[in-house]
Amino acid sequence: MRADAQVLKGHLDTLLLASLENGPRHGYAVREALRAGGARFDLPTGTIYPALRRLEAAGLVTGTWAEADGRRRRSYELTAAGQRRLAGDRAAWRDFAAAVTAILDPAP
Amino acid sequence: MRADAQVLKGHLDTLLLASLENGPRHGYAVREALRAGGARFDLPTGTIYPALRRLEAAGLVTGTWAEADGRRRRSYELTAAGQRRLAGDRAAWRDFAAAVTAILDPAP
DNA sequence: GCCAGTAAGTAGTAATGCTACGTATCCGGA
DNA sequence: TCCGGATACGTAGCATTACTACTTACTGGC
Repeated sequence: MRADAQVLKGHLDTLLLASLENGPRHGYAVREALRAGGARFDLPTGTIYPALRRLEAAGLVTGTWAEADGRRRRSYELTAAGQRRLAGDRAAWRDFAAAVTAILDPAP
Repeated sequence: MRADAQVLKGHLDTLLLASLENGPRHGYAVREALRAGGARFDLPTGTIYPALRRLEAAGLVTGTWAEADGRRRRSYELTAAGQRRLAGDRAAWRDFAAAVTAILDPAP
């Protein structure tokens, strides 16, 4: 999926939180996870790193520095607030998607 | 649906084009159409009117003034370009929705 | 030595929906 | 008769946020 236009607006945070749901990941790994899988969101690093920092500032994730092969990584983990947010976002997404689909493909 | 945050970003144009698909409508009617129906997008007029003008400037719709009951209305109609755009947006939405859902509700 | 891959970031920009107004007409109720 | 609500259109300014383009740094293969 091309990161075409700003269709992602408001949904990026949800995607990031979801990628952190099954345990901590560092930014690059989150990016790879979104790039692979059925989704194929090819997001530039200039999108993903600031977004993770934003989530951290909002208290939804916590980041910790780690060293591996002389390479520093910042590993992010969901906080309790992040998990609650993700649950809410998930429900909101379902509503939103259903609403848009209702307008785009109206039931006869 | 509350117009909460900017979840709508990048999708508003698509919704507007879709509401104009079954014949011309004026701004207020488009707003009512989105407010009713299964969707319930409650959009402020400060969102809808500028957006319609933007679509007009982009050549996706054409607007014409009309008079009814001493009330002036600007009726918008899809152009050929608008119809093409709507078709593309519709496909893009399906892809996008499927991609987000794949991340949020991963198949086991 | 150089390039690709891994890893993290920043500065600045552009797009765009929202808030808060302002204008005007028509109609029903107090 | 006056007022509020519905109808109808709009603008100015703001805030959010993803993207572009760039920088830094280490490792391994050609």
